[in-house]
Amino acid sequence: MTNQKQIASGLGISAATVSNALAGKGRVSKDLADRIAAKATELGYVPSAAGRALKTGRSGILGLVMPDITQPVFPDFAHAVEGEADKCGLGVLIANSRGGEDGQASAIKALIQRGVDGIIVVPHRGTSPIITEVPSVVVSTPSDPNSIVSANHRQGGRLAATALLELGHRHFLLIGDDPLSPVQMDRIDGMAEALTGVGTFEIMWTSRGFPDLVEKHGAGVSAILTVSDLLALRVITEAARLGLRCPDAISVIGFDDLPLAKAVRPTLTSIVPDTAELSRRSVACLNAILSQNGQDVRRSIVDFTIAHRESTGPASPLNRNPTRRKQ
Amino acid sequence: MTNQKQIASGLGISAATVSNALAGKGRVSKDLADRIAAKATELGYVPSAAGRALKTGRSGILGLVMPDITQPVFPDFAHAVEGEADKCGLGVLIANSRGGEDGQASAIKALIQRGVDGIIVVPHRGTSPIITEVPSVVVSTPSDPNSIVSANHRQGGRLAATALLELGHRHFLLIGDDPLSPVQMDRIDGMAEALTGVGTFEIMWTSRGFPDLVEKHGAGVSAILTVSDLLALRVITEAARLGLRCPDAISVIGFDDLPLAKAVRPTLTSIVPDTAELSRRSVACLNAILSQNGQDVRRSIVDFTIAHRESTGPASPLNRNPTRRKQ
DNA sequence: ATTCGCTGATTAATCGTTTAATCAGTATAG
DNA sequence: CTATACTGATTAAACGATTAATCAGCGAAT
Repeated sequence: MTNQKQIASGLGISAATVSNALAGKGRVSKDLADRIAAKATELGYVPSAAGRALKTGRSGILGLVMPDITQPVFPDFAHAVEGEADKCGLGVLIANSRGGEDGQASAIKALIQRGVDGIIVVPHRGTSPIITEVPSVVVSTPSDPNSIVSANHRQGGRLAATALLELGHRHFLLIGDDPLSPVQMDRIDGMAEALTGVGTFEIMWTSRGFPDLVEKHGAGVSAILTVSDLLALRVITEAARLGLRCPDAISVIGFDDLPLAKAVRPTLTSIVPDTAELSRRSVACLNAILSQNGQDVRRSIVDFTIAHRESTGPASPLNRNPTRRKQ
Repeated sequence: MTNQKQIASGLGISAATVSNALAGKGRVSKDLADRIAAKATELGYVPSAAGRALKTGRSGILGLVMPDITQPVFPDFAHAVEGEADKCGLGVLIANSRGGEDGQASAIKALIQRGVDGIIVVPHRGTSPIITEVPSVVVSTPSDPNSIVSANHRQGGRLAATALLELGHRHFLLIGDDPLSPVQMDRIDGMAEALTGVGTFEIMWTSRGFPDLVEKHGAGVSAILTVSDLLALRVITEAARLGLRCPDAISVIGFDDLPLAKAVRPTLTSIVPDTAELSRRSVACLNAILSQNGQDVRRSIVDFTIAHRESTGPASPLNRNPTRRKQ
């Protein structure tokens, strides 16, 4: 590996001048700077990250802690974070907080030991880690007071509900996997909030068994809101099996806009997270803390949008007669 | 940040002894070593990665280059690599080779500039990058001569085909998205290889339009092999729409065993990649090159397995009469 | 009694970069 | 003609850890 000293001796100058020329700092004549640059490329010079980090105290690397990169959405977020970091000249070191809270803590510790300049952490299941060693940005839900950048799950839930209300639906089934998940709970809450007083609804959790779709449909349910695309997929295909046509008999809406939403027939209407924006703000926030005073770290909340597809349609006239009706 | 010198002065000893004690090298009395360890934890000492890297020439970090972490399978691989690397005390720096071959090259360059000790690269679309600056392991298909660790896509294709042959099917439809993808081509080739002489089959690519399932079924096709779970999902749901019951009328098999395979009804039989083994060998191989002589870098090929689920079933007696029959 | 061997510690150099301080010229102004 | 300002470069210290070389002390062997 070639270093600055070798470039310097090759040109009969001092190493400091090489450093200054390459960094564009200090005072170096245009002519010499050009010759240094030429020599550097000639020798295939690659600056030593370690040497620079040691002197400057900055590694140019930020850590990303996530519960499980395997789960949907997380890969997209990781990808987007990497892209944003790259724009800022930063690298991304990934760490999985395998198995709960202590795994999360050790993942954070490992990143700090590796010398990251800051950490972006998507906390595990309702935990809210506080990192003192390096600047950090917590990406969670608005209900977490420590969360700096939040995905507005409640708003996403409201969005799903209002979309179906506008299609004329009045009797709903809300399905989640696990009531212990804060994210799912927020989404369900948002749905319920938008529906209250305008339509009737029931909340069910698959952890206590899968709903009888035929029975629910018979009872007047014309739309099903789920907390995830995977769950929506299950509903759609289960319904098809039972002879309930989607969206004719029932409308179904998912969450997260996974690739499967476009692959399934009917294609799945889904609530889509703005991972690009989430990552942008996370990195920007961390970068602001790192590069300058970094006092203006305001919390921000990112809304979901909706992708209308085939799985949602207008309510049939039969179902339009609600128990209670919005004026 | 506390450093070794501070620990040393706090105990009235030299910094070298602190380094030796903490590393367990050199000669340090048991008693003093304990006191040093105590002082280190007391002061919350975290060794400087930069300082160590500068002296040793090793960062303890390896780079992972992938075409698109958003695509299925890649996140699992990244996750598994991170886990394996962690076991070896290594960190993982991710880099996306956005947009083709030059993006890949610049991603590799960026990793090298960050001082990674080695690189694991999943090459972009049929490319086969050669990295000279640091040790590297290429994870690709067996058909790539540069590939060190390979996923046996042909074998996976054969596995899918034989599974359906064993269920009595003889007339097949093979569906891919894109004939330009080496991975998809390998999978299709494997299927065709296992089917040749034993059953009849037709290969179709959705880039030239989606097949008419009713027509194919009418022509005797009882089983459909796809190159991905997303495609299989499309087939299953399209079939359901057209009144073709799965697996009664047609059996469908997917590839990659995505989460959706368990969510869809009927659940999807899928060819599952052994990402754990792939990552294990990749990291082990790189680690071998790094830690020792590293001469025994043998190429290795990892087989797929199959997850039998509801989307595949025995061929109906009607379809058991083949054009050509084995034996 | 001198040497040898061993233990337990220290000294000092080194890794590659950055940067404040310094310095030799040269041009400009008073 | 000298004080001043500025340019373009050099010197040297520093970052924090590692490690080969060295050294002091002590018990045992020659």
